[in-house]
Amino acid sequence: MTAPLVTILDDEPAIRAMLSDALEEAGFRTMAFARATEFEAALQSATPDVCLVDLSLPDRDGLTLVHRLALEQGASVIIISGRAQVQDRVTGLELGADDYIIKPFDPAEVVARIRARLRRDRPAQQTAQTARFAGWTAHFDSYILEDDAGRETPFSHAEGEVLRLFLDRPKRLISRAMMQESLGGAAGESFDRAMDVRISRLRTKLREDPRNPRLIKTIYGAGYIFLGDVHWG
Amino acid sequence: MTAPLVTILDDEPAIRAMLSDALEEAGFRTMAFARATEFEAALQSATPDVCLVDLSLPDRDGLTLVHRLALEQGASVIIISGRAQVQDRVTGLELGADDYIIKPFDPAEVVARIRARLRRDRPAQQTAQTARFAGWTAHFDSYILEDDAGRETPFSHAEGEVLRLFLDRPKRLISRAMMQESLGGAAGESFDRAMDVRISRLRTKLREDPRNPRLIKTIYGAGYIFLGDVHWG
DNA sequence: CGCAATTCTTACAAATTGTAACAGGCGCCA
DNA sequence: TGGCGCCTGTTACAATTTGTAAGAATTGCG
Repeated sequence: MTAPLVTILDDEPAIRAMLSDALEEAGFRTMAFARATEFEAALQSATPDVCLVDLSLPDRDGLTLVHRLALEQGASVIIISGRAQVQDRVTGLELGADDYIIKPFDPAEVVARIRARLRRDRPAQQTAQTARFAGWTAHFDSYILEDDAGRETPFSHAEGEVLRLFLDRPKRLISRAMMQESLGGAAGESFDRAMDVRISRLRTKLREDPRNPRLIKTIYGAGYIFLGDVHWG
Repeated sequence: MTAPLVTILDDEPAIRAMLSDALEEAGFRTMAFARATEFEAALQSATPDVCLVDLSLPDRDGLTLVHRLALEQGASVIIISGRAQVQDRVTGLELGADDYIIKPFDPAEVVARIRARLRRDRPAQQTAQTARFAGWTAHFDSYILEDDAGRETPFSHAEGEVLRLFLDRPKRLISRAMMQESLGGAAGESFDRAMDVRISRLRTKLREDPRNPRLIKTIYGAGYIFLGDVHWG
């Protein structure tokens, strides 16, 4: 599966450069244009997944372009504009834009908003569903735990919830209270006992030595801590 | 087609009132809640098209709720928050939100952004009648499933409904509630048993190994997930 | 070492899901 | 009209997952 293609249409070279860098850093393919005519010519041969469009273009009315893009191409359109009035945003969105970002902006937010768009269009590109750690690879979409030798062990939904919690916060203390909060158990119940069992079962699948757990360590009276370097992706 | 349902989750009565008014003015059906628990209870019987969620809730961590919503319900999630930092916005979007609006906001913009979401969701893939996935080709116009060798298996209307639902949302958890909503069965009936049977029959036609299904996986207590890359057209 | 609090594990019960078998309904055709 | 075949939902029972309870093991502290 090739990386999603994001086009950038902005007349300021500095903005184009900043966006290109940030987006390629984030793993997207990019094409940048300064003028609407160039951009439209490129559309003949390439099909972008997301189009970033600055409204203040020298050679064409940006809103019309957005309207055509949204209608004819199936791509998501994100407007980037210096015009901050609510009315500008509303008309931009009504004309078919999927999002509207105001200058000045932070590239990280642009990346996050692009990902949010893609998640809908292209679910395969979803937020990381695979994590590697300590000789294991966890596949959260297929609920499978794979060891270095390629041997697979399925894990259940409940076990996955716990595992994901740990993998999201490696090397940090996770209190029982936070776990209950995160895993949906209403506080005060006897749900905390169930939590123990979940962790016990997860430890078994990770082939932890009960006497000397290396990955999921118990902090008596406080909670748990997950040791091990986690690489998402 | 009934008006889209928008839920509002915010602990400030003034905000709830303002949003309800604006949204109903715009032609949406609305349901407003002050607490996450009430909201979650309502989800049992209704399936919103768009969920507006304030992050600063009294009784639950808003981000966790957003994550669960985006994952389990298919609804679009729009965060409304007083926290204006870029980092807040990025994590909110990464956790599955489709948009992030900062307080104070203009109701007109909220309406425009909701419309932008719905525009994408509704006419998803009306035109495409053929999908390829995992060595199969599904022809929805002729109700035929074709394998790589060209061998054909007919499938029924009911089976096609389920298959299309999966093919429209590959690699994402599909809750039983959403299925019932999509497939027209009113909630609470014994229809949920029928859905199991539909899926069972579909699995048989896809020649799934009952012990180890590779395409349609069951998530105990949560729903189903369809693995496999889908190409429409 | 003794004791209490906390956590782990095992066994069991409850809830959820899979699937085979059965029955009603509908269309088709002689 | 009656019979046949196909589709679909219902029921019943098996298999799986998950929570609960209870006793065993561990930890902290004097």
